Amino acid sequence: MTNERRWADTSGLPPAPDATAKPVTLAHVARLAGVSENTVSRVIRDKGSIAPETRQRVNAAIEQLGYVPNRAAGSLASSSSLIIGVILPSLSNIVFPEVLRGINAGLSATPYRPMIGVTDYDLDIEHQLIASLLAWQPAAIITTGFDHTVGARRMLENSRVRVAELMDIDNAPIDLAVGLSHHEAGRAMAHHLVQRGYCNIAYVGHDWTADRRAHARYVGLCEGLAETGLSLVAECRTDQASSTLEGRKTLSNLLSGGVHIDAVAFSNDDMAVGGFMHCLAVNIAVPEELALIGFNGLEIGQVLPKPLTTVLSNRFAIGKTAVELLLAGVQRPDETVKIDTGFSIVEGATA
Amino acid sequence: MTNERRWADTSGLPPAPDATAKPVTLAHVARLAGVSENTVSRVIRDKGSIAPETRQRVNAAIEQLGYVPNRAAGSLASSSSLIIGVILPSLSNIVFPEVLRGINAGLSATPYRPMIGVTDYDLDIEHQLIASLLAWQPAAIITTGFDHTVGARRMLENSRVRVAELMDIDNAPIDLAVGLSHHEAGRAMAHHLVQRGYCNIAYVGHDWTADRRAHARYVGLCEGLAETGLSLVAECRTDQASSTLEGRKTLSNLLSGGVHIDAVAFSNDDMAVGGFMHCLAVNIAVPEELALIGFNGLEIGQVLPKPLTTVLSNRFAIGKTAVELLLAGVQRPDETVKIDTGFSIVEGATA
DNA sequence: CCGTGCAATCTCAGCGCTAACATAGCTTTC
DNA sequence: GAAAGCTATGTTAGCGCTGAGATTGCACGG
Repeated sequence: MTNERRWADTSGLPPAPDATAKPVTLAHVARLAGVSENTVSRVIRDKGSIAPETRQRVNAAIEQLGYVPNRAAGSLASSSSLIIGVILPSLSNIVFPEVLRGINAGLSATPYRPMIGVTDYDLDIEHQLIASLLAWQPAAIITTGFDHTVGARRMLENSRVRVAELMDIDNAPIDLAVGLSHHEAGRAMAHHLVQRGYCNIAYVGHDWTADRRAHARYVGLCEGLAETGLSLVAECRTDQASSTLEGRKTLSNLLSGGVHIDAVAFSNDDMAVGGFMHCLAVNIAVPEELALIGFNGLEIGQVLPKPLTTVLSNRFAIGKTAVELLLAGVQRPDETVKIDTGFSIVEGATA
Repeated sequence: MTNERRWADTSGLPPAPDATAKPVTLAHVARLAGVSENTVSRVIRDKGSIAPETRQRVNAAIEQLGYVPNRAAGSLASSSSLIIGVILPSLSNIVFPEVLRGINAGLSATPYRPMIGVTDYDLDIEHQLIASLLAWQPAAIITTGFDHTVGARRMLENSRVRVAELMDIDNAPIDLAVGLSHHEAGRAMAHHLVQRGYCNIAYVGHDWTADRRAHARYVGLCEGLAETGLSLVAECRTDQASSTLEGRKTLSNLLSGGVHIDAVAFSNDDMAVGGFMHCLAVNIAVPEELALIGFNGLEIGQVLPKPLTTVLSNRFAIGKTAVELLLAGVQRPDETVKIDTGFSIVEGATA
């Protein structure tokens, strides 16, 4: 059963002859094909058994009339829609457009469409968005992380739509989680630095209240260091969201502390790139005087005069995998599933 | 009439007590409030006149039951939905997520939700997406540019949904265009370079067949130079999509031509950043030996050791403005409208 | 004191589709 | 060869909401 067959594209190129006049409905197609509406519906949805000859006649009629099914009617009748609700924390950070790109890629050969909402990292907004998306009776809701308001969690649990929680797999999902262990990623950063011979390691971070995953990496980092008998020699955290500017300022802050530091682990690449710029500005040799490691594997880090050493998170794969698994089963399975899309150290030139 | 009132949020925080049992419908609310369904509907949509006392009673019932309207039913009955179809050429290029961010910002206080599709710069895919989005009877369709297949254009014209064509205003829109004159932007680049004293100006570009706006800027650039009695001394264009890598390669190509060049105008910032990297690699002093100018004003350009001189396109504003204008009038106005969101030269350190 | 106009509400017929069941004509099975 | 089990189709009753057109009651002018 190929995608081509499953999602037979009924809205093909021959366009509706005149959409103003009277929208073409199933009834028109049925009349022209000489069958009942229901049969047309079954042909379109590829459901039940249909005589090849009938199918062909119906498809011809669809084509001839340029019929485009009314999704609202379909949704109402079946109390479920071909909508995938997608809730993202932000669109400013390139990470989430990439997840969205993955989601879109997974959806593009299907009749499902993503309907999106952006929370700005606010759980109350997420709650409202969930309510508002649920009003469309979507096939699935995709959101990020495991933090939700009590009400939001209940709405998701009670509704029988499928739910994917992306980015993270360090907790118990409602239905499906796709992402990576940020705790493990943090540990890996520690081990990478230690292996490279750095032992005066510091941390530069951004606001954790919104970004729980950054915190998980921090914890993993500390744990990884502890495993080799080390611990952070210094750390500095801004209470702002991450950005190159904050990274630059926060590193500057950290270094003014006077502690001897030979490597800095950043909460993410934006911060690390900012840190790199600070080094450039005050003439600190990277990595000879100070090594830097980021997290995410953004393009921007790889475009620096020295490519940033970082940890690649597979954002595109997270989105795509989530969609594929969600569409594989319409029913929510009995047990929750976690999918690890992994991460990998990008050996740049800064650590 | 504030937004608060207009889009009275009926899906507030008190969540549906138990979404599994039996979804709460208008009828339930109506019974509890002791009015007809239609009155509840009118309260929710703030339509027609309602006695203050009734309104209050209905709102209380809505709250008590945690009623969330079924959008599919509403769409079917009114043959129009609270969906805004958004068609973007790409999500890889940060430019379009920023437009989407603007769209989302304009929509966030309304009950409208964006439903998205990505064309990968393919007009046939755009055509299919338009058909597929039109199946939802959206309130509006937002797409980019003026290039559409004949069929797509007809579908948009015939449907009475509002249509916004973003990014460009150099052509006649179907309904509404929001963007900037890429032709003028190209001219401005020329004048900027000339004013700075450069007179051996070359062009480095990417594929025009998908990106018509890059071509418009090129034409404007040439025209701008002509106005000062100059013309391009060299040019080099890749047949690939724009990227830092292509920018780097193409500049290298250009310079191997042997022509004396003192400034290069790039088709966009991605290409320009790549060019900058080439200069760094082969030790060309920027801007002393070679000046560089890009287009878009991306963050990445501003993070370079020397901030890139470029032309800022107001992507966020384009998206936000488009949505605001679309929602201002549900009916398509008699005459088409073009909104110029303008551009501005970012005086970096590279030209 | 009756007609007129308006505010506030109700009634009712769908919107276009799908689920569930019914049916008709076959082919098996024993 | 009758019961049972297909396959291919038709019939019917909504899904939950909104639009259009009643209908009611009340304030007001003449």
